[in-house]
Amino acid sequence: MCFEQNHNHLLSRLFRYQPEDQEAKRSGLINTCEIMEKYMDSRYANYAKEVDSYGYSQKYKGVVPQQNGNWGAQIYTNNQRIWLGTFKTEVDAAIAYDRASMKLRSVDAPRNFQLTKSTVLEASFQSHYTMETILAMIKDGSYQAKFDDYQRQKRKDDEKDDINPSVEKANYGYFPPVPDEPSHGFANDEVNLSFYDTKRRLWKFRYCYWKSSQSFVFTRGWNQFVKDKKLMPKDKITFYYQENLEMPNMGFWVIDTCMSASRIGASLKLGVEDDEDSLTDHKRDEPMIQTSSAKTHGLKLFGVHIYSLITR
DNA sequence: CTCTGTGTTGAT
DNA sequence: TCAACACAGAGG
Repeated sequence: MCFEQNHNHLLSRLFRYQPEDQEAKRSGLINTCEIMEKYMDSRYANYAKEVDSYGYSQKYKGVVPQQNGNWGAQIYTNNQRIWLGTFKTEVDAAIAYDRASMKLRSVDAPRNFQLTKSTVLEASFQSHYTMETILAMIKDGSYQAKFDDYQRQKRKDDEKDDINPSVEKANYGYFPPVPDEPSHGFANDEVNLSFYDTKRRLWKFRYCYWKSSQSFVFTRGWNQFVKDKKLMPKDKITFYYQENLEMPNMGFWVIDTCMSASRIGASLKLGVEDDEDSLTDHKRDEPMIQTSSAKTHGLKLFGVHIYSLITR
C-alpha cells in the first residue's frame, strides 16, 4: 500500500469527525500533513487512538462510516450489496457483518472477531432460521435477544439431560393405563411393568403418574436399570412388544438400550473398547430378540431422545 | 428536519 | 468483492 493511499485512508476516517477539516482540505486551506498532525495531537486522543502504529486506520470488514458518525454494515453476495443496517459503534457494525457472514457464507469465512465457543453455538442457533430471517434479525436489532434466549434454553436442556426417571406424557397409551385416582390402601394400586432385555434378563419397573411434574414415570427399579446399563444422557432406549405366534396374547415386552452416536464417536477417538455389558455386542448363544412388524415412534423420555418400537 | 441506505465508481 | 463517496429520499 503506497504512502499516499495510507494518507487518504487515514484521512477519510478522520474527516468523519471533523467535516470542517474536510472542507478546508478541499478548498486548499490546509494540507494532508497538517490535518494529520492536528489529529495526532493528544487533545485529539480519541481520534488518534483509532490509528495504529503504522499509520493505518483500523478497519473492520464490511463496516462503512456514515456522515453523522454512525456506522453502516454491509456484505456482498453475487455482485450485490446487502445492507445490514446502521449502528452506533463500529464494533457493533463489525459484529453485524460477522453474523451475516456466518449465515451467508460459512463459519470459517473471514470475519472481524475470532471464533469462540459462543460463536460456534451461534452457528447452530442460526441454522434454525432462514437467510432472510437472520438478516431481518440483524437489521431490526432482535438478533442478540433471540440468541440469548437460545443460549438460555440450551443451558436448561443440558441440565435436564441428567438421566431421571420421568416418562413424559407422549408415552401415555403405549403402556398399560395408570389409575387416575389411586384408591387408598390396596396393593394393586401399583402398576408394575416387566421387560426383558436382550440378554433375557427380567426388569420390573413401577409405573405411575406424578401430579407434581404432570408426567408418567418409572420409579422403583428404574435407577438400578440406569446404573446397570451405564446409561448416559442422550442414549437411546427402545421398548417393543414381542408377540408370540404360537400363543397369542402371550408375548412379552422388551427393553433395549444403545449408546448415543456422540458417545460411540468419543470411545472410538479415545480407543476405548466397549465393555462386556455393552448392548452393541451380543454373544452368539444369546441372539438379539427381534420383532417382525415394528412400528417406529420417536419421542422424548427420561430427558433423552427415545425411539420406541411398538408392535400392534 | 435527520440520517439511512442506494447509486456509483475504482481498487483489489 | 470490497470500501469510498455523494446525496435522493425514507422516515419521524
